[in-house]
Formats: sequence, C-alpha cells, structure tokens
Amino acid sequence: MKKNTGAVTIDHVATAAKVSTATVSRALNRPDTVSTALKEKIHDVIKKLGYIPNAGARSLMLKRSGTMGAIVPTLDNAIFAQGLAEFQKQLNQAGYQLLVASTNYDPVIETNQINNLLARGVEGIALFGTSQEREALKLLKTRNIPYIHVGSLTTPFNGYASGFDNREAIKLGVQHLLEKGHKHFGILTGITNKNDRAKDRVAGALELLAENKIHLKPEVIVECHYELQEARLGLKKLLISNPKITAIICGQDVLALGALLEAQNQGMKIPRDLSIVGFDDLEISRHLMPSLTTIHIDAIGMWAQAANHLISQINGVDNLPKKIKANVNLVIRESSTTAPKR
Amino acid sequence: MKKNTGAVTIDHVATAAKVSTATVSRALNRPDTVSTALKEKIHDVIKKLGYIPNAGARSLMLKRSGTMGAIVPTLDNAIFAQGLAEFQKQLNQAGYQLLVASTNYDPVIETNQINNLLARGVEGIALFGTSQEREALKLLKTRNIPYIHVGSLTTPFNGYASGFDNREAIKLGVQHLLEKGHKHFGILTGITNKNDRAKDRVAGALELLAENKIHLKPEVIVECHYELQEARLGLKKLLISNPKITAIICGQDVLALGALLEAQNQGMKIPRDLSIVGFDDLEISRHLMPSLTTIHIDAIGMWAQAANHLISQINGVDNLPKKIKANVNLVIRESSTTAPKR
DNA sequence: ACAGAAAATGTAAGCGCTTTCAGAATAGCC
DNA sequence: GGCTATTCTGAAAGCGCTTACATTTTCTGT
Repeated sequence: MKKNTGAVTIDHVATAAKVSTATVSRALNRPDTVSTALKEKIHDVIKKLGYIPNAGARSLMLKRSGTMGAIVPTLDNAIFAQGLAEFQKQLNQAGYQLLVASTNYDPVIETNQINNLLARGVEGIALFGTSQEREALKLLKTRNIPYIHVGSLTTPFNGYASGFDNREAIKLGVQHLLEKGHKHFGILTGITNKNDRAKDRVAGALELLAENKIHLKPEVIVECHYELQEARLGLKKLLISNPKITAIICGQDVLALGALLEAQNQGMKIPRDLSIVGFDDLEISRHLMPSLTTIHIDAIGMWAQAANHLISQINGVDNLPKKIKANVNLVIRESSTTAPKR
Repeated sequence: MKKNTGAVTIDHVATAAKVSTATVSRALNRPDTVSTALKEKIHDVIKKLGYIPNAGARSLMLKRSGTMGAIVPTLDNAIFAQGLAEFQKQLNQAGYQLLVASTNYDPVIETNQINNLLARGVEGIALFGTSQEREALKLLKTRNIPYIHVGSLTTPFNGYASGFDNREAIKLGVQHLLEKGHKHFGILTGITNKNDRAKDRVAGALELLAENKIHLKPEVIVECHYELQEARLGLKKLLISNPKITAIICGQDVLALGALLEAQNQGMKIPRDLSIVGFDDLEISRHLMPSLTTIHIDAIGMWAQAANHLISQINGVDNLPKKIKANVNLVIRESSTTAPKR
C-alpha cells in the first residue's frame, strides 16, 4: 500500500542534493562532520523542498523524543496557565518541547493522558497534585520515567515534588482571621473528591479551627466547582446555613471572588460585614475593590523548579531533593478585618 | 548501540504470549480477526507487562497520527482556554488527540510551532487569527495539511475560517454608545502589531465613528498588553489625554475590566461618569458590579465548528464552506449608559 | 472421512530516520 | 611522487510498528 502523503522525506532531500541520506542527516545533526559545500547545498534543498524531519521516526532511532509532558486538571484557570507558561519556558531553554494534557479533575482521564504521553515518548512528566491512580504511578516507576508532582508535597511512593503543604498554607489565612477575632466561619471549597489540594486545605483549616475550640458544622463547609456562578450560590448557602458567619475561608481565589461579588450584590459591605480570605493570589485579586486578602503561592517558581528537577532527573543527577518547597505567604489586603461586634 | 530503555515493545508482548508480532498488532487494531483465546492471552500479557504502543512507530506505518494541532497566542486567557477545551472535546469524540502550542503573539514562534506540529505528524491545524507568516501558510498548502483559521474571517490565500468579522463586531458596541449620545471616546486596545483581531477592532470602531463625524486623535487610542495592571495604566493615560471622554471602547474584556477597576479606584461612578464597553464576554463580566456591557462571542461554537470542519477536510468532504460565521451579539449590561450632560 | 472453503496465524517488508563501518577523497609529509 | 593520516561520504542495518501475502488450522457439507 503505497500511500502518497505529500510529505517530504529525507530521501527526497538526499536525491535532490545528490547525496546519501546519511549525509543529509549528518548535515542536520552534526554539521561539523560535513563539508561546507555540501552543507550549503543540502540546506538549500531543504529550504526549497520544505523538509521537516519526522519526529516519530527520529525518536525511534534516538530513543529520545526531546519532549516532556505536563498534566493539569484544567487549562481554564489562570494559575495553571501561568505555571505552564513558565514550565514551558524552562523546558525550551533546555531544548525540550512540552506536551500538555488536561484531566478535568478525573484520575481515570489522567491515567489515559499519562498513557498518551508515554505513547508519544515523553522523557519526563509533571503531574499536578497527588491524586493520580496508583497504577498509573507504578507504571511510571517500572518504566523508569522521571516524573514530579507539582503543587502538593504529600506524594505517594515517596515521589519527587515541587510544591507546598496545602494543609499548612491555608492556616496562614485562618490564623489571620482568628487573630482578627472571628468566631463564626464558613468554608467555600472546590470539590474535594479526588483533589488532594482542596482536601488538604479544608483539613488544615478545620485543624487550626479545632485547636482554637471552633468546630464547624458540615453545613458551613460548602463545595462547589471553580466557577463564579457556583461560588456565588455557595456563599448564599453558607449565609443561610448560619447567618452569624463573619468570615469566609476560600480554597481558591476564584471562589473568593465569587463570594465577594455575591456578598456585595446582597448589599453587604466587605470587609465590614464579612471578611473573605482567598488562596492562590490571582492577578485580579489585588485589583478588586476591596482587594482580596489571600495566600500567595509562588506558582512561577514552583513550576520552574519542577522543570529543572525533571531535567536533572533525566540527566541522572545524584542526590536530588525529594521535596522542593515553594514560597507561600499571606497577603493581607482589604477584604478582611476585625470581626464585627454583635 | 543497543540502548536499553525500559520500554516494553510489541516484541516483548509477542514473545511472552508466544505469538507473532503480527498477531499482537491485530489483536489491538482489528480484534475481530483474532481468535478469542489468543486475544485474551495477549491482553493479559499486555496488562502484565504494561505495554503501550509507540505512537511514533505506529504513525510511521499508518501514515496518520490521529492527532490535530491548535496554535493560540496564549493559554493565559479564559477565552482561549475554554475554546480549546471545546475543541479538544470535539476532536476526542472523533478519535483525535489534540496538541496545543502557544505563540505569545509572535508570528516567528508561530512558524516554529507549525513546524513542530508538522514534525509530530498532526493531520490538521487550527490557527488562531490570520497573522501568521505567509511562508508558514504556504508550507501547509504545499504539504496539503488541512488547516483552519479561528476567530477571524479575513484569511490569506482564501483559507478556511471559523470566526467572525472583528471589524463589524466592534461596531455593535460603538453604535450602542453612539445611540446613548456619547461624543468623546477613548479606545483601549491590545497591541495591534501582528494581531489582526485587535487591528480590525480598532479599525472598525474608527470607521463607524468617522461615519458619525467623530475623528479620534491618536492619543485617545491606547495600546496595552492584556493585563489588568496595564489596562489600568491605559485608562489613566486616556483620561489625561482627554478629560472629556465619556465612553471607553475596549478591545477585550480584560481591558474593560482593568478600565472599570481603575475608574472606580479614581472615585468615578460607572456608568454615571464613564461608559465602558468590552469585547468577548468573559464569565466574570456578567458578575461584576456594575456588570459589563460587552460583545458576546460564541467562542464555544466557533471552536466546535473549527474542529468539525477540520475533521471534514480530512475526510475529504466536498463543498465545505469557506467561512463559518460565529454568533456575535451585543450584551447591554450596567457599565454603559446615556452620556452625561456637561 | 475428505475435499474445499473459511478462518487464524506467521513471515517479512518497509515506514523515515540515525549511525556504524567501510570505502573514497583529500591533505600532509619526506 | 608515493605513502600515510585525516576528513568526507555512502551502504546498510535496525528502531517499533502494521499489513500484504503465504501458510497453517479449523470448519463445512457430503
């Protein structure tokens, strides 16, 4: 079956330049081993023919693809988009290409995506979070494919990670609220099922609250998808569940943003009537009125570290750190203040 | 050079299952041609060994990769993220995988990315906008690779497109402002260089304004990157350039959002003191206070159409439409109103 | 039970590429 | 000029996979 794809192959180039394919290949990959005259001729032909080497065939020989993979829950969130941009930048500098895949927070899809990336011959993978299926991770282990978890530190199988402790991070915000005298809290969180980050943040908040003798009823912990509309609904529920709430702890800035908007829409004054604390510190957070108190994550640095760690793994560097801690700090802005006296 | 990558190949599977590689391949690709007994055995072995077919080798034989590419300016913008999600969804349903690349609004990078995708054997490409280098487009033509422009209709080489007329679309907003009696305008736009959408929107606005005998001075057209901080600065400049401005036309909602925030920050009441019109209708726009008057684009539909068109092209469907028009409509919300009397 | 058809499996070629090995061309030296 | 040392180039193998074709096995019907 002779399929005629219009594709130009190395053979066409070789023929047109009246040399062997070996020479063409060398001209491309080890230019110093080919005489200048030939090299020029070959490059001319390549340009004229529009030859682009077939990456598949190439990596088949090379046993390497020059490609890395990254798997994130969704692209539709600035925090991932920016992180990936940085990740890509670092990889490109080291001569790698990035293949991105998204899972929509579904570990089954994630496993598929891992397989996909593996089929494409990626040399390393960045996995967001630690909620992937054990099987998938084991596969990476047995295959001996370098990988690193990003955004969490609680890794299965003692894997590498570039991230931070979500449990502890959220406490920064909770502590702040506690110090401001708040006693009645509501938590607005993403769906915690299959999401270690969301889960840890809620757990951390509850933990610190409990240490301070504050025990939250289930109805003041509401889960919703990372959408403004849902977050607004979430806040409504919270306020109905317990009208005495004076402080809202949010698992992400998107949720905090929704809560803020809804509260304002209901005529509340923020922070006078309600203190709101977010998580992630999106670009918009500092620009809002009132600006959002939130927990800033150095997402850029975190992804940069992940990229470099992966590259180091591939290069067989010894004594790599198991866990790379990203910077996390509370940014106190206008959306939080002293608890109102009732 | 016998490199020992831990990778499991079809040979390993064949050996372990005591069959030929042909049978393994058939068990995977044409299950009905293999006896049930063997099929089971083979699948057991595959599972045990964790075999994943090498996509490169596969497409080398098949002359197809089952892969499509999409090139967008940036991932860091909800409008692209959502569009890509839809694009991917449609492709997946048709059995295709998506490879995403971003260009940071640079046609040179875009050309590189096109080459990259081609090297990876994509069967079709969605290109955002129409500002790519002519050379790159020609390459696609000669290679006979299906492609489609998304988001614009003014295509070079009479190419296919799924999008809308940016020039006309913006006029919806301008007309609205005109009807509200505004006479003094400012335009806040993205960088127009190498960006046909931004360029067309500005041109369209100026055109309609001119028809109404309004001629804008250069200093009330300010360009900035799609960032809140920049947009705020942009509004400041606008207001300084001409304090009489009562209406701001923005090339994107992000810019409108920044303008809104800055205006409010300066103590202006929107829309009383200033009417603002955006473009794109991001999720946040309807939730803002005041909510944003903007031009809604059916981005989801646009990308869905692009995906299906690409698939049709590959399948050799005849009489495909050259241009698919996406729905565009003005959404009047709270950020725009009658021009104040002075 | 047996010929012939149908179904199942194996053999081997080749997709586009890189690279080893060997052979050809050029350079250098006395 | 004749010889070796050096630089270039080409022939051919093989990466992991699919498939046309050949071969073997199983199933028909009589």
